[in-house]
Amino acid sequence: MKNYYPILERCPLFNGIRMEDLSVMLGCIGGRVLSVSKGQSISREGDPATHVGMVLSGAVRMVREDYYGNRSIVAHIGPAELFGETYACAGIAALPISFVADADSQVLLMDCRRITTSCCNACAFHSRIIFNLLQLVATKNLVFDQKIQITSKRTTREKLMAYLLNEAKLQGGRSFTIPYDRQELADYLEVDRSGLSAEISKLRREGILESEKKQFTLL
Amino acid sequence: MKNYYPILERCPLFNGIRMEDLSVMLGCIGGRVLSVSKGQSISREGDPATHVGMVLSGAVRMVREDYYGNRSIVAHIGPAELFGETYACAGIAALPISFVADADSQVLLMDCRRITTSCCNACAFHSRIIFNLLQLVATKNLVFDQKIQITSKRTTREKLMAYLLNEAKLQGGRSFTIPYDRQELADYLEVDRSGLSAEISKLRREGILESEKKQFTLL
DNA sequence: GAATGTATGTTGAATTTTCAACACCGGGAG
DNA sequence: CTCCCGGTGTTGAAAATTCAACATACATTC
Repeated sequence: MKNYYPILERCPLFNGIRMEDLSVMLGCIGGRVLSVSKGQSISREGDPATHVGMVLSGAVRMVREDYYGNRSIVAHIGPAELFGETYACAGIAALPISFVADADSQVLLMDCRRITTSCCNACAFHSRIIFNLLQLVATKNLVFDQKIQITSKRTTREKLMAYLLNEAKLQGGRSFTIPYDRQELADYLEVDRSGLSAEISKLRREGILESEKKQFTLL
Repeated sequence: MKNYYPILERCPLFNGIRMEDLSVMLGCIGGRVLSVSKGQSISREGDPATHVGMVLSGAVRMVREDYYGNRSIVAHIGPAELFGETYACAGIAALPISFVADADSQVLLMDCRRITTSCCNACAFHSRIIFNLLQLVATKNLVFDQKIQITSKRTTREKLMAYLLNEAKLQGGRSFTIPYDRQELADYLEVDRSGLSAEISKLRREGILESEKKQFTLL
């Protein structure tokens, strides 16, 4: 177990937890390590959603199957990242997706109910874990909300401006750097890359902004 | 305080809490009632995001202001509904929006930190509240995720089909009823109403579905 | 320095969406 | 019954997006 500490330390779920408290705490919340080989599933659609998982080594993919049986990969979860926390915390009866090992992996499975219910000895770190979990789920919420806010605009120009104005606000100035290249920004805004490039050029010609690669200035 | 119990009882945050435990518990989590008159703000953009609010009477609106100072109403929060929980739980320094009374109102403000940190006497209902809060935030997450999943499709037809297939899956059958009229569905899918109507007709002509108002059957 | 690859910008045609306007239907009010 | 109204379907023109293809710039590699 000890050899996973460097990974556990990197996971925000354990922020503020001293490593020396980890083993006690893992017992407290029912943590157990599972080894899975590539292609094997950790949980399948329809399984009860009771566990929060964390990738210790390898990788896990989140797979969704639609009405007609078309499979698609929803997310790729790497070391120190959590999976299944939304479903477990939402208290839904059955998982709407599956988690499949993307490589030979080891994952830490924790019982969500035992995280949210204080243990009898009311350990200090326990309430910290709850706080961290809540913070993680709420932060994801903010990220989603922001994306919806932006992509619900109807035109490329509106989406782009909503994104840039928000970025300006966040970074506190008219000049700022975005973390995406053109293709990634197009993917985020759910628009066509070439159309996006064209729109940026147009805004530049109209004197609304200046830009150079990932650097933007609103005028 | 007692006269608010019927409202409190309706809020999912207090699911599984006995009413007779409420007053102890509210003390435990630092609950206090605030009366605000119409137009007065409860929290302003930039304020620390430390409180979870609940509307006891009246209504509250969530207001966002963009870079250029354009104000827009993001959400309307009615009795027994929560507000600010996402921001407080995400642990962000400052609110990105404001909460303004939409009518003369009374709201219950609770200290988020005192919810997430177990009180010294480790009361049973306290852990239930945490569980409920986590569940609320996570559920909102699922709702957002589903909406993104659907609206990230590029065409009206794809969005519509993604929505209907998901609805079919959720309701467990090819026949189901949707909770939206045409305009509302268009708003949810972020498309034009008339275009949506046209697309539904087309799918019907192509023999892909049957529909009658809010009743749909996939073939 | 030439070859290669990647990121970005540009363009025009095909497709799709939006917008405005109107027709139709059924229910409720008077 | 008739009138009115909200919800829905239809249509055609205008606007915007997507798509494919190519141009350009720059960095890397050999």
